Amino acid sequence: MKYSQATDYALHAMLYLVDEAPDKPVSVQLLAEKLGVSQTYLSKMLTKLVKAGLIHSISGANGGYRLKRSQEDISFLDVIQAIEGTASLFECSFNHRNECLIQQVVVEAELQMEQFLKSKKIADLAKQVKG
Amino acid sequence: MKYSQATDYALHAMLYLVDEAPDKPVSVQLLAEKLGVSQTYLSKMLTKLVKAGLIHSISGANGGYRLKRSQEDISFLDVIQAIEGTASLFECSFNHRNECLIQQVVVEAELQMEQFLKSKKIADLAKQVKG
DNA sequence: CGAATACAGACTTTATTCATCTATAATAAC
DNA sequence: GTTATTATAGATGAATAAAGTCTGTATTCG
Repeated sequence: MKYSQATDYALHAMLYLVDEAPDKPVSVQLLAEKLGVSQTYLSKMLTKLVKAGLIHSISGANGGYRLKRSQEDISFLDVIQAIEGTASLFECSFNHRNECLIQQVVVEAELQMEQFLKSKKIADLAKQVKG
Repeated sequence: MKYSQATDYALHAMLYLVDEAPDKPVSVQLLAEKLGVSQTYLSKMLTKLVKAGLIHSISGANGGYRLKRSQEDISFLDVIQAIEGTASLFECSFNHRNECLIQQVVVEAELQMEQFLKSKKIADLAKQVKG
């Protein structure tokens, strides 16, 4: 089990936006260059981030991607779930009478992780980079 | 990102062993029947559990799988890592100067989950089933 | 208009998961 | 010691998902 590389790209792209370009839009071209990733592939992730409401896109010349106002509140969990989806990482495939006790434990464990990822904001890291 | 079905099978197999047959060995055939899974596939997972030191295997007639002595101490994490491996679920693919701050956060989050899974023992569930 | 940008969908390639089959090794029962 | 019963190992195949490319369309600035 592993997070997809897409999540890795998305997190780094977000950190770049928060860190170096919080106001003016950045094109996929530039972002892809900075990260050393292909434009077309990166754009898929950015589109997901737009749909998740984390960033804003501007079409046309001088367009690109810009953070939403609420930058300070964007958490790791927001970015990860935008890319990976929100489905539980464990799904019991058996037919128990009631709920599966095993699943309950694993899901609760997952919540521990999510709670932590929710408390960590991308902006915190940006500060750390600069400081 | 999802845990493999193999993990699901392994956890249920372990619960069965703890719950209904803590002393005498159970064959793959019976286990597979109980779980409604193919023998050959299930046996791969059981072999992994053996190599991880969680259960004991006995060849030959009337053989099968039996729990190790330390049954009370077998945690969810033990079983999951026996199947999924112990690699981190996030691996930054970029070349930073030092460590990747993003990776540090995600790995720390993962530790939160693992700590929880380590504290939950299979035997606790067995009690819950019976009680 | 024309260039620069994002967006969407089809498509390909590669990797992983899921599963089966076959053969080998170990051991208990007879 | 032979036979039946069990686990183990490895090769193989099918299905699914991840990673990445290509092409075309829509939007907007100059």
